[in-house]
Amino acid sequence: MPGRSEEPAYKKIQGTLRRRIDSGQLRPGNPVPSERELARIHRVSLMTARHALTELARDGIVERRHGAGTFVAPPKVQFNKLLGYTEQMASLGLTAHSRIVSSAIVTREHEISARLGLHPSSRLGRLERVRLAGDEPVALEICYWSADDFPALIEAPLERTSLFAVLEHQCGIELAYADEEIDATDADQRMADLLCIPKGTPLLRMRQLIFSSTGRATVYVTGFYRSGRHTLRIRRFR
Amino acid sequence: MPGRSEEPAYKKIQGTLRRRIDSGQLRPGNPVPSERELARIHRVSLMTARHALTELARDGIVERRHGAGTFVAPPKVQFNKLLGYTEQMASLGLTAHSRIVSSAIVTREHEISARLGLHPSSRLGRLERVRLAGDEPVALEICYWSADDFPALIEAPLERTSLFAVLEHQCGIELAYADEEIDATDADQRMADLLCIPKGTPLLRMRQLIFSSTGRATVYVTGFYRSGRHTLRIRRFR
DNA sequence: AAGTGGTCTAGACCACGGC
DNA sequence: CCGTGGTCTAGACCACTTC
Repeated sequence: MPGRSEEPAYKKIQGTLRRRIDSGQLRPGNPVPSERELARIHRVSLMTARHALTELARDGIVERRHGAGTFVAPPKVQFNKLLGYTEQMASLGLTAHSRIVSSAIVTREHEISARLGLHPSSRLGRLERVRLAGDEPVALEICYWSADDFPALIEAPLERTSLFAVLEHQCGIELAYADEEIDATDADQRMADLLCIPKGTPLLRMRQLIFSSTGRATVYVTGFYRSGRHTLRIRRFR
Repeated sequence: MPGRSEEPAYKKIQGTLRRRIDSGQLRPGNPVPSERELARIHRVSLMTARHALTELARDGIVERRHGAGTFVAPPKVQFNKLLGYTEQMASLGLTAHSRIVSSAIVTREHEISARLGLHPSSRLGRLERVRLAGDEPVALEICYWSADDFPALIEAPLERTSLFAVLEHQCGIELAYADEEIDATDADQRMADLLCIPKGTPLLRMRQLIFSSTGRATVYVTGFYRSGRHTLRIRRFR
């Protein structure tokens, strides 16, 4: 009796549990209903209830203990999650502002076109922004995208809205992951001027190629982050 | 008819498929047998064959395409894997050498003791090594560990063997993951001398707290990596 | 002993992809 | 169209934890 062409039953069960966890009604360490209880409550078979819990466990929402039960997992440190700068600031309780340094269509960035899977001389949108913490400039970010595929992006009010938000809500793109190259460099004269720091100051450089859920390279971002102001936190597994 | 107290049927199925993939008999892009075929061949129910494939897909071994079939996934770039320096070099076909700068037991590194979950004034092993590529120094790494729990480590021939290898094979520790903080800094006079670079050269700094599979913080490593010689590659998901 | 998650059966219908 | 994976049923026994 699967509710055909609706949301699958196991996802509905996950939804009810996620809501109870998000609302604080179920707190970390609390037991969630057992497979058998969920099956009874939602009038599904044991395998379906089980599927719901197994997936939640895989996503780290709950923890399963053989013989004991299923419990709300401790609050997750958001390691390794792909976030836009605006989102990262928001997660720290801060508001991100930007100053747009330049905004243009370029056609001669052959290497970046190649990384985005486009013809070498494609038309690319290029946006250069200084990121501010309060009044102080702390980072320089340069984004590239296909100007033909996302013509609206160059018009967007990116001083205060997130590039990620525009892509996901205006352009209907679902961002999925990024391949990143991280190294250290130092400020040249232009960066030094833009960031109001001495030339030669060390910077964390992060180059991201951001992919949509369809596996398409969508945006290329190069960021320069002032040392002392930025630490990248990740968790790596063996 | 589950073969009781043996290996679960779905794991046996995974094993046969993994072996065929590892041996090259099944190559990336090749279809693997469908759920129904596997169920028939291994004389299990559809759900069990399905479980085997679903888990392999979750681990990135195969890719499932709705309506089309299940296929061997392309060879994985080892993004984001926790590797020791020696192992990283080996994966690039190079041999890592080290020069031990200092090696001692220290008792006053309170903050590092705390990070390792030890008493503030615990006895810590401290090893400082310059990493070499050919004859050229390219990185400085300082490791800390509990001298009481791993007394053998300070005696190990760490000029040419990997710290990871000693921990895993000599000490019986299974390393599982690391929480890392990455930022940019510049070389002070001492680092400049050790790495044979000008003072002030930008360096990629990586601080790792490495955990065992039991969740215990085992080693703390601070590394300084010459820019231009090192890029950290990671993949982050949304 | 009672309750939990882990594995498994033998079927079913649906949605999707390629021919 | 047929074969694929995606979802689902209504049970079963086992292994484990808690009491």
